[in-house]
Amino acid sequence: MNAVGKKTGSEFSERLNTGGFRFTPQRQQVYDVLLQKRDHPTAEEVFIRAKKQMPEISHATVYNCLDALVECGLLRQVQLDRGATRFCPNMREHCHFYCDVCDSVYDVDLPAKSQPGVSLPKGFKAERYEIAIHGVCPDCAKAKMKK
Amino acid sequence: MNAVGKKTGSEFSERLNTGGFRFTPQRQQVYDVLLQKRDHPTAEEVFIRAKKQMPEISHATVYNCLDALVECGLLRQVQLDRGATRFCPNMREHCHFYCDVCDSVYDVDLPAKSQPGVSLPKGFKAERYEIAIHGVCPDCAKAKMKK
DNA sequence: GTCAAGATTTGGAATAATTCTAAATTGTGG
DNA sequence: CCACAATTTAGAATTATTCCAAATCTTGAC
Ligand SMILES: [Mn+2]
Ligand SMILES: [Mn+2]
Ligand SMILES: [Zn+2]
Ligand SMILES: [Zn+2]
Repeated sequence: MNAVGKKTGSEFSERLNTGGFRFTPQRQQVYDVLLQKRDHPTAEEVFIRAKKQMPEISHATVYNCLDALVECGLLRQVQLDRGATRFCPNMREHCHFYCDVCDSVYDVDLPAKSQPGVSLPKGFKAERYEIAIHGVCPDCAKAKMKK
Repeated sequence: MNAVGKKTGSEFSERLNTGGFRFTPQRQQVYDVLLQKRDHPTAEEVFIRAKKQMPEISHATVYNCLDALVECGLLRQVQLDRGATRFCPNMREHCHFYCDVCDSVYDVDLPAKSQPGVSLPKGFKAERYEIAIHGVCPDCAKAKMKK
């Protein structure tokens, strides 16, 4: 993996295979859309962007591809508010800042040793943590001040 | 507030007032439903339960009430998966354990000094943190073992 | 290479979740 | 009592996601 987390074609293909999926142009296209603009788009947004390059791609396929890519560890799924699910190709450990004013989403790196020291009651098996920070982004904070 | 976080009628009413809302029987009913079974129900679930006591209550009212109660700090809204938003009357600092197998949700207390030491880039104003732990609950873990 | 089986895609229908709208009802203060 | 604003209501509308059956593609066996 290089600096921005982009994978070579063969790495991408391998990752799909080990997850039990085949390589398909649609899956590649959906993944490319996610890499091109890292603004945590919704499935609908991905569909719109993917159609520009691949006009025949269908809505259902975008959902299928997104699910497959999440399942094989190439994408993360992010739930932030009542709206649609968003997707993120950054697989480094990070959390999300969500601006409650403009709905934008930013990746926020977590300090090296971060796993929140939560102690779970006996019997619970934790698989992953999702941390979301709600607040106001710099642009909206500035806009608010002027008011 | 007593041990389980339940508020007296007048505390409830005051909280609404300071948020700029009136007391209404529907708001009380919705809040009571949340207190009665702390399983993080969805709006639809709240609607079904509220109707048992108040058969004329409408769908839209349940959404309105939930939003009002969230806005005045009597409920928390919780986003865990692609499904419907859930609601929680526990206003102590806590996070959520979500069982990916059976969709159940559990409150998990956070250690006293907990605020994840995330340093936000300049300009971002954090208002609240939401931590979700995805994994397998004790019941589902047991069921898995038997297999 | 041909063929069958399984995986994937497609368009559209179906369902689920939420929001909107306009009219009726309720509560408040004058 | 009256005017006014807040709230509720039923149902329509919209948004998000899932489901379905038919078409297409891929792969492995022969
Ligand atoms: Mn991200
Ligand atoms: Mn909770
Ligand atoms: Zn913003
Ligand atoms: Zn479970």
